[in-house]
This record gives sequence, C-alpha cells and structure tokens, in this order.
Amino acid sequence: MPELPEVETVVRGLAPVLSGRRLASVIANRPDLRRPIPHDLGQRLTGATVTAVTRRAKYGLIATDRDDTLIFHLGMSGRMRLDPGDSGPHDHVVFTTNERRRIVFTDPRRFGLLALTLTADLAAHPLLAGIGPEPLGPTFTAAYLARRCEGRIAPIKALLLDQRIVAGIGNIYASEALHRARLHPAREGGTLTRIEIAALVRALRAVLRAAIAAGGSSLRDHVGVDGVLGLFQKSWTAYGREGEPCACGTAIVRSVQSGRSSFHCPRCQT
DNA sequence: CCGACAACCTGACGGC
DNA sequence: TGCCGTCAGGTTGTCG
Repeated sequence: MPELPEVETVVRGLAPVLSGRRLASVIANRPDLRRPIPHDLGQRLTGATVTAVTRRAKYGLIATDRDDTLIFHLGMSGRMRLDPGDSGPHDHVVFTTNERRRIVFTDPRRFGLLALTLTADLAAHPLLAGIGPEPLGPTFTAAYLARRCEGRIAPIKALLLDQRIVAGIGNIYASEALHRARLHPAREGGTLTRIEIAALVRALRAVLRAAIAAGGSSLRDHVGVDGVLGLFQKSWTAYGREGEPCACGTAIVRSVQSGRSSFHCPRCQT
C-alpha cells in the first residue's frame, strides 16, 4: 500500500503515538526483509526516545534522541499496525512504547525494509542520497521538471516513476496525475511543452494532496495505523478503471508499460 | 541512456 | 472443492 500519500498517512498515524515516547522494546521476529534487518536494531532503539516521525519519498523516518534514525519502507504489502487485536506469521518487527502501545510492522511479501543510520548521515544514506525533490515541496517546479525531461525519449510515465527525478510517485498516482493533466502515459518526456509540464506539476500536487486528505488509497489492505481504510481509491479517475468511462464518456484503456499496468483515456490524453 | 524483463515473496481472485 | 494462471501499491539488477 505504499506510495507517498499512503506513507504520509502512516507517518501521521505514528507520530502522535511515538513522538516524545521512549521505546521500551524493539523486537525483530526474523533476520531479513528485502535486506537484512539491522542486527543491532533492538540494542540501538531500546531505551531511546523518539524525537520525530517524518517521511522522505516513500520512506518513513523515525528519529531518536540517541542520534539514530530508523528508515522504513513498506514495499508492496507492508503495514504499520497500532495495537493490533490479532497476530500473524508476517508480523516481522514489534515496537513497544513506554506507554505500552504496540506498533507492529507486518509485511507478507517482505519487499519492505528497515535500516538504521546516524541522523547526521541521513541525507547521505544510500537509500536516500539519490532521490529527487519532494513533489509537494518548493523545489519541485515546472522549470525543474522540464530540465529533467529535456532530451529524454523515455515515456513520461516511466520518468515519473523514477525516484531520482521526483520522490514518492508510484504506479497509481503516476496514472492519476497524467490523466488529470491530459497527457498520454507513453509520451516521450522530451516532447512535452512547457505548458504541459506545468500542468503535470499542478496535477501531481493536486492528486497527492487530495489523496493525503483522504488517508491514501486502499487496494486490499488497510492504510492507516489504526486500521482505517484510505478512501482515495474511490476518487481514482483512471487507475484500475479499465473499460469504465472517463468523464468524457470514453472507456479507460489498460496497457502495459515497462511491465506495469497503465491506465489512460484514449480521447482526453494526448 | 534506453526499455524490456526477471527476480525478490505471498495472497487474492477468476476460470475451469 | 481444488488447482492453476494472473495480477498486485516497489526496487534493483541484467541484458541487448
């Protein structure tokens, strides 16, 4: 469940439970996810007080007063569950606070990851160092995106999915933003006009903001740490709507680009 | 630089 | 009911 709006929803759910609280225990139930879970995870985090819970791209960041930052990524199926009433075979890491709140990292497919770094080294961490600007931040401008698209023959959808160009966009919101901006997902990046780029930047921001306000999108999993489903999938205008009508009445078409489903309106998007 | 593809894993779903 | 193929929100590496 994890593109930028879903991770933002998780971070906002975790912050009030973790910020200013001491971690009473941090227990990993298995040694690895997509990569090894840091062997000193429990040792470095237990007893530490959380100073901030934030997000960069699709990564959640939990900083402590011991100058460590825990980096987490939810992969495809990862969730952070708050005080879950049940447990299962995919509950990989359990955090318990001094207030006895339990946060369980659950991830059936194990495409997620946990990493630890000194907070001072966070920006230089290999997972984060090459990542592009936040799409809701001040440096993600039409001028910037135009420069990154210049001369590129790759499809614009592929460029949007490239985390080095812009952070946090995934398959759903790439399709949604392109639909909103009336741009065909297969358009070569370098052929976009300045007007089109500006529309795309506005569309990305609008879609992401609306999705965050709705608590993200839920396919089959819960999004919020409290188990509350995100609602934004009800607002999808293109993604997952093959054969259903666009606002213009034309049926949405599904295609495959670089091995991933793409959805667009053949009439509106050019 | 480019795109296609496979790999990493499990689960859900539709068709037969 | 069960088996099988297909698909899924991501990332990373290889190959041509």
